[in-house]
Amino acid sequence: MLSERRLQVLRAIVQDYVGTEEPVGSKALTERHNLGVSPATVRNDMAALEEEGYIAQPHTSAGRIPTDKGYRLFVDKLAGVKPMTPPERRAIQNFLEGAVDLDDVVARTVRLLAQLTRQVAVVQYPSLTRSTVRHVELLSLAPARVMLVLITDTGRVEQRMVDCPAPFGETSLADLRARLNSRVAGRRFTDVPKLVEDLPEAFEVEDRGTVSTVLSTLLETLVEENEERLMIGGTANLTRFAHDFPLTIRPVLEALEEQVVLLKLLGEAKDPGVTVRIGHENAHEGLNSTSVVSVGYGSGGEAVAKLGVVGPTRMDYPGTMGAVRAVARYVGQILAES
Amino acid sequence: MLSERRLQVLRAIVQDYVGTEEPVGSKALTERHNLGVSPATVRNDMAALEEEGYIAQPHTSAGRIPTDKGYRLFVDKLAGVKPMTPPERRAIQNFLEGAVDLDDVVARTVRLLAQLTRQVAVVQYPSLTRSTVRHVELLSLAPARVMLVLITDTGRVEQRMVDCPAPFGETSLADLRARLNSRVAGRRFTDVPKLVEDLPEAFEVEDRGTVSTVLSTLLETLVEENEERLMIGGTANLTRFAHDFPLTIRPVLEALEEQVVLLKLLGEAKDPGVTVRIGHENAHEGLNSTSVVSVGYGSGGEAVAKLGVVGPTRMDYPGTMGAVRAVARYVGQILAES
DNA sequence: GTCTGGCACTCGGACGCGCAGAGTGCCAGG
DNA sequence: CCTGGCACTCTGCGCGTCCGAGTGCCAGAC
Repeated sequence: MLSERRLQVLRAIVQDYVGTEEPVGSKALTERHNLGVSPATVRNDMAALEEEGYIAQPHTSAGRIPTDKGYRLFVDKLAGVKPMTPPERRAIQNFLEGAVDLDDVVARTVRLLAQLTRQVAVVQYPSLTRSTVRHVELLSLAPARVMLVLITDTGRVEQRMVDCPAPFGETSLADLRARLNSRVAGRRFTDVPKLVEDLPEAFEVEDRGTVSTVLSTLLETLVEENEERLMIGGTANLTRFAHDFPLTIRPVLEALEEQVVLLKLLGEAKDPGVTVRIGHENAHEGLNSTSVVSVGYGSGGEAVAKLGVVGPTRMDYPGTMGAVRAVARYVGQILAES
Repeated sequence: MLSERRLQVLRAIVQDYVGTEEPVGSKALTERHNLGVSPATVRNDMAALEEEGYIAQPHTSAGRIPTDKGYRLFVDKLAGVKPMTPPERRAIQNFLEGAVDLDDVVARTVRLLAQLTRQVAVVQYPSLTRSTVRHVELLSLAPARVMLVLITDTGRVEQRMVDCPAPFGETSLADLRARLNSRVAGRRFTDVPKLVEDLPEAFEVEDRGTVSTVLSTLLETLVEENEERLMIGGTANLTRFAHDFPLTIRPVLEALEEQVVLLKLLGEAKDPGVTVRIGHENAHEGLNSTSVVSVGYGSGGEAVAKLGVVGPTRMDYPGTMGAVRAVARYVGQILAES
């Protein structure tokens, strides 16, 4: 459709605009990139690109800026992912290795991503759905009160209080604890419900009510905790481009506080690799002038959660994608080790 | 020192400036407040107030705005705390009562504070130092690997992995668990160290190394977790006054991301009641044009953590103080109930 | 003494104007 | 199909002007 040269022109426009943050004209283009043609020719190409909706002019007789569609083409066809340099990789690894627990891993990841990309970083806590159970512990706090503690293979701990319908003896409790663990330890969360459904039958009638209560609390925990948590950082980077988006920064900050919105945002990206959502491709209105670069990460080969950055549509896509991908890879390693 | 009327003039200036966000002149003052004197007289008073450093002019022949010193006097002497209205109180209570666990209480508190004050809200998680131990649990994950789980009276759960110097049997583990709990359950964190110091002596020689390791991990957890966590929200409110602070919003956002800074900020306020730190009274440079209103809250009579808001020095102090105080009170109630 | 009205003065912000520069679209010619 | 040239159109900037709000000060009134 578009000739090779026109694609090159588009690429040059995107690169220059990202660099200078100013609309770019035909003359500047021929000077900074050796396209081998004159400004007039480039003007014709630009007119064609504008016709197709890849670029636009803020006003007559100004340079052109890429549209969302232009960025999309750039990301899909014109630019690769810029890999991190070895020193950068080493720095990432070193920084993440200092983490002491899961919270710390997530916190460090956020800081790292924000620093590397100079944008707002978002990291989702490893999801429970795809995790496995390491251990379930039951503690008797009072005759009819049990505390349920769930420990996952990613190091996450969840606890719930259970009020039992009837007093529950220590021996029954120990019995339940043992049976429960032998069935679910090492298993995936999604498999737990059917693994425990017949468990009450193994107990005396008077204990069955309590056992059922404990089990349903456990199942609730699995579901509830899928309202997954996340951590964000680097919001100060928003001010870097606030000078021309003074009105836009507010809705972005608001969107970032709505965890639900962010989770949906990350969740939408089904691609196994790095996903980029540009401008209006983001469902949420406040994020219509931002792009989201996200990727899944996980302790094994499988993704257990997502992380990414939010920035202006005018961002360095290759570099950002490289940073996001690299960080995800190393976080995965760290999680696998611990 | 300052005559009664001059204080009234200062009060009027602060109120008007907070309302209009514009420097206030003598004429406007006499019109909006019935001071019973003419603008000329007010001008003399303003000159005196400026002489004393309570107000300043942005430039010659503009109205006056309060200085930090002026706000200080206003807060200390001229304004009370504006109590919440009964409907507001009910709304606060209802909103907080829906919380399902500690994280949720803190999250809701942040949202609530941000909404009520229309400013940035900061809530510190209940501190462990003043909490008591509800239960300590030990789980054997491998022959020489133990998981330590600590449960506090505020519902917080901390876990640590312990690598033992020697294999540790289930019976020894149960023994340690029982002894440990009988000594520390219900006790304050600060008392734990001396309560367990002679515990290794009760065990066989070959287990003493492991017992010591477990205990020192427990003590570490107490100390480490005093690097307390906090949650912030309502940063979008910063943009409300960004139009005249476009350069100031960035350092504020940066400061808000530095949890250490915030913790120090909250920690400095020793006053048992609501504490207000105005402008340059805040040690951190990025917060020199903001005020911090904070107060301790706790489940009993005693404060276990702090919460507060960060906003422009030009804020509604009585209203903000009232909201902060009310929220702290109700959070305390909620924590006491759970 | 203290307050008041009057008056001259000083700024900052808004408005209008003109200019320069960058960039465009189009056209005729290679 | 590319190129150089040309007329056109914007925006941004600098400058001068004007207006109004607000001040400080002073002489007179209570």
